[in-house]
Amino acid sequence: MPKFYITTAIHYVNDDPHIGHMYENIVADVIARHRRRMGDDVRFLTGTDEHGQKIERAAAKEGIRPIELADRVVHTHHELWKKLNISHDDFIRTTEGRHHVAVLELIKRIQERNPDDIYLGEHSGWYCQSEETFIPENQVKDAVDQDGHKVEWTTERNYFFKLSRYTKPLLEHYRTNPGFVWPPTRLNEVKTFVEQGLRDLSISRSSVKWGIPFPGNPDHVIYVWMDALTNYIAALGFGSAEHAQYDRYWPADIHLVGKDIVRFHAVYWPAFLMAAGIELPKQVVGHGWWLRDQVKISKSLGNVVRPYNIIDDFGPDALRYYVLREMVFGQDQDYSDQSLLVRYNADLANDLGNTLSRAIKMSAAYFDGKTPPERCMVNDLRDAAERVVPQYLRHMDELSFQRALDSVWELLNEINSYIVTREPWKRFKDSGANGALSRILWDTLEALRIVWVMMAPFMPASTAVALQRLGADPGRIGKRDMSWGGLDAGVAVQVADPIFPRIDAAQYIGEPKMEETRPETAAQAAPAATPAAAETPAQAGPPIETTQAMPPDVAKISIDQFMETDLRVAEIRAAERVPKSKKLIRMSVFDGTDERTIVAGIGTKYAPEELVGRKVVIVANLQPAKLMGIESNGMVLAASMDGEPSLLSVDPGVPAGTKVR
RNA sequence: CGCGGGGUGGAGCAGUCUGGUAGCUCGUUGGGCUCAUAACCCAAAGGUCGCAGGUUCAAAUCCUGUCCCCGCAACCA
Repeated sequence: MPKFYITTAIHYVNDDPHIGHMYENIVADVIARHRRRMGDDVRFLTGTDEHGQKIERAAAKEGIRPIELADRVVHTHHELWKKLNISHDDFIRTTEGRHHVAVLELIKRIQERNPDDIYLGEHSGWYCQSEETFIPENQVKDAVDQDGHKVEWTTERNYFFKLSRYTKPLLEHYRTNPGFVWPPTRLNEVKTFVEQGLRDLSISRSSVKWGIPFPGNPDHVIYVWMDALTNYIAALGFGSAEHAQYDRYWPADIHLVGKDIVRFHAVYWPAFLMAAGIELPKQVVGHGWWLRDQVKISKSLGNVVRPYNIIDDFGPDALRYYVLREMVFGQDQDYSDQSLLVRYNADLANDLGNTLSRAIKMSAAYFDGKTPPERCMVNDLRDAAERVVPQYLRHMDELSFQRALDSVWELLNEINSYIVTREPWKRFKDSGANGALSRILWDTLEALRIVWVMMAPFMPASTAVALQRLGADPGRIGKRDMSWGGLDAGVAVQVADPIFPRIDAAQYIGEPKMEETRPETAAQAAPAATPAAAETPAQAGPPIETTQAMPPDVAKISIDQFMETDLRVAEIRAAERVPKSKKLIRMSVFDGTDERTIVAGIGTKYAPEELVGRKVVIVANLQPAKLMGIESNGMVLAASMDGEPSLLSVDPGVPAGTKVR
């Protein structure tokens, strides 16, 4: 029996799971379920990344230990995966003993095999906080790297991995294994990145405590990638006495990750493994991101997005279906309630669910609550099924889920068409439950059975129900169950309420629920959180709602506190747009004594020309800040209406420098 | 020249790698059916595939140039 090992990225525990995490795990689950029923010996791993400074800080803020914070967030992950029917075989946390063992073993093997590959060094360079890595000099400009992240010139004394040594071997690997990264465009990106030359990678930190102590130097903890990536082998027992699973399942067949961290999986990880003399994973698959409604979110428009209610409102299968049907795998996709509802009603309620209902009700009504007594082995539906199933399987193999589902719907449409053309209701009226009617309805049910077998990886729960109702065995969803003839004649069917009751779109969208007062939350649904992606300030635990919780009542301040703010009238002497910025305007203002530079984000509303000569109110004693590299000394006050600024102005007669209070 | 994605019938999207009748879903219009979740079936209307050049017997697809959108990042100090 062939083995199949699939992993998701481990999710960083600074946040509860969002639609990006969900998507990744759903996709992995669909693949895993499909491989299982095709006969593979599947191992499906997901988990959490729990180390690092952000967790350390977030926990400290709450006055709890990092592990307590992690425990809490991990709990919500477990809950969600359970709700979504994610069928992972294992869940690894980087704080577990088995993970530590594996990380240490990996380092040990590298040290034994390539003693020079890990060295203690002092390193100065452009360090990118959010990427947690040094950035090659040729990629840094104005203290900003290619991805626009801020970088700082930093000197550090810590352990390094000689990544630079693996430039050629990696390129060679990409050349001989063009399928190593999917989709191909991502491979190109990775290649380009490597071709620019690789810098050695810092793999330890002395400033952080929350991590795995570096072997032989407990002042350091192992940092990020050397730690996190190892989870994929740690979960299999790598480095422990019980390594049977490692022997069985490694190398991984698919590392499923967000497109943003493909690079780390396709560069760092294989380099580590090469250094340690371990076989490389077969494929890194990068999926796209879910974006937010392109339409502006607004209560009055009634288009509030509520991904977290979907499961409750529609059931897990509807969400699973939606994300796989709507997204071209590998690309970005916009999420919206509208499209979800359309999909739900048009595809699930009207087609998939309704067809099941009508077929079962007829069969039950005409044949005494059972599947028809006479089967039929030569007919149009069988032809259709035999045309569609191979297509479907091919698409599944190519990870083209959207097309695979299209194929299923092709058969579904054939079924509806078949029913209408044969008019079973008329036949029953005319000549009763005869052999012809039996065959027609049996065909219909049998084709539906195959439809549902194809749906099994996508909608495991609904498939079980549907097969049951059809009088088929819910457990029989394997490859051979996709061939014609699997449904017994004369077995009981179940007439029941619709699997996917229609939902009134206007009503659903028009009636936001209480817990939906978290307008922007889902907006952050983009990438799966992983070490690299975890850039948002760590928010401790409670659900995502807290991120967006209503602002607390602004605390009252004393008059003295207010007086600390030096507000003055100032005259704008010159103004110009900051090149390449969207809304920044750089102004030279006269505050009564000096001219100073102030940069303000008012360019969407005001043209520089109309600003010159205006008297405005400024905060004069604000700490300087750099905006797009320009130092801004102060702040121009403006009312803000949905981001549209409206400058505060005073009567023209008021001289610059006048105090405002 | 920051990184990336995209411009295809009214809307949302496939198709572009591997040139050869432009496809899907929703919507619209007309008809059919009444078993089914006001669901289903059939048919029709609707596109110079952003623009301009080029390669080719043939271009949505390849090449060059160009315009425009969006996301990320850098900015509402």
